[in-house]
Amino acid sequence: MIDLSPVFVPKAADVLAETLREQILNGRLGVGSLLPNERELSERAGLSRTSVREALRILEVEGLIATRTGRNGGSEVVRPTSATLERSIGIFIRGQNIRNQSVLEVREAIEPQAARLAAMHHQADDWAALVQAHEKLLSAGEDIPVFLQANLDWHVSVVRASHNELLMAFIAAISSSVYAATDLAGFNSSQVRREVGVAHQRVMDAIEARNADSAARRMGRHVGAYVSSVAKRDEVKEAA
Amino acid sequence: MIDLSPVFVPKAADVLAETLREQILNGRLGVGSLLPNERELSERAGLSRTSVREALRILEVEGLIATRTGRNGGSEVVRPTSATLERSIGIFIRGQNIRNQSVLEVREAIEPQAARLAAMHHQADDWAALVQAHEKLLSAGEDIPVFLQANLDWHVSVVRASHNELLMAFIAAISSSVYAATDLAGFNSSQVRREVGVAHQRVMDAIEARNADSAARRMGRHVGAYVSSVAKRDEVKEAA
DNA sequence: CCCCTTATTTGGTCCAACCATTTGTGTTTA
DNA sequence: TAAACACAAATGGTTGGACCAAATAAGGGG
Repeated sequence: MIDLSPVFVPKAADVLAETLREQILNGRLGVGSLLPNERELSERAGLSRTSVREALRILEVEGLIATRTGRNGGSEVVRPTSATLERSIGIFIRGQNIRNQSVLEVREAIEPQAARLAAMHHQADDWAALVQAHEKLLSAGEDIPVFLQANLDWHVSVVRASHNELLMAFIAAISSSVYAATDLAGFNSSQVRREVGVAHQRVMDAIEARNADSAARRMGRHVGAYVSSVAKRDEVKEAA
Repeated sequence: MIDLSPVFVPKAADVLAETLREQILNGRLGVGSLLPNERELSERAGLSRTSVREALRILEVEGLIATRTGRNGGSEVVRPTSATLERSIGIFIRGQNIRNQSVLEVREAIEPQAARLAAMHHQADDWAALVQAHEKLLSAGEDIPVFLQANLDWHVSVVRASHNELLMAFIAAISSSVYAATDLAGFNSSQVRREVGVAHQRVMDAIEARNADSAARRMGRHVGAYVSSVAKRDEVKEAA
């Protein structure tokens, strides 16, 4: 008996999608270019319009094309955005029932590195965004939602200042999951909120001084403190 | 004039896909359950079979269902795997022309955290896998491909030992990109290969001793050394 | 010149038929 | 009786053609 693992039988749409995908990722079909309309694609590929449409739908889900109806409509090649990635990661997290603790551990890995890179690479406008988010957070007072939004903005600003698109996408993707699971009660104490402000200030000092190691260390402590406080609360909750 | 941003008009297939997706992620449709066949779905949803099929194709791309033909075939609910995520991340990296440096920076963020968690959570079988990969690497001799494979296995084993599924998926996703860009020439020197072995040993000692901080620090130095050596080589290459 | 109507182009949807694959089932045969 | 075979049934895969809906260009009237 010959060794033969179960063959994958690609469907017509899969093959066409693969062809188009490769040309898009190769740059043969640049961002902004219009694919031929469905009827022409159908003719050129020797497939029914139905199959062509399935292929286009695949590429659309993958974030490689965007389709508009109407005259001058059609399928335009677009750059996959972090929103697409966010979707996939969200589905993965929900589908695999990833524990919130695991998501926080990833955050604990990413944010210090982001702070390090921000210290190394931040530009004037990055710094301005950071300062703005910081001031909003400080002036939030008792308004918890505003505080939380400013907090999120600040963290995102740090990652953005790192100028690392992949880190940015990862944080964007998991921050919605993190936000969905954020226990607002944890920030009810003004003492806690003040501590957050102080920690942010320390991180910003290091970033401004372009001290990469210090920025990473301080951010690590800040995020770590949050994660362990969440872990502690969860333990209490489980015990109850 | 009222303020009205361009409305998103969902297509029939989008709506159906959304409905099914939500039921799958909610757990109403558990992993392993079979969806009704296409003709029945078509009837129940009041849509044509074409639209139903588009919806199913969307879910398939998202990794939520798997479809088989033939009698007793149909669409089965499956758990989204890291392979699906790997696909998305790969498309994102290629589509956005993410620099290799950025990918390495993400690795630099993730692996120390993985080592930390591995020190905290590793089990007997995790340790065995680590030891096996390590021994394979040490005995690779002059066989560079074997060395590289063992190296990759070792790093994956560390992440696996962290028992963090999201970290695992991220590493799996970016390691194929990293591997595709690995400059094999960098490992031609037996000196370099010996150093890698020593670094791995040091990380493993920390993991075995369940010293989380030390494991993270040592892994950080190991990955950091690699990243900066790559950066240096790229500089040279650019200057040339 | 501006606005309204109309025609055209393009994707969206539907239907009905048929093909391909897999598997259950019954029949034949060694 | 048991294995091999042939056929039937169920299910997704594919096709062609028709028509609907939306966007926009083109033309015509004020």
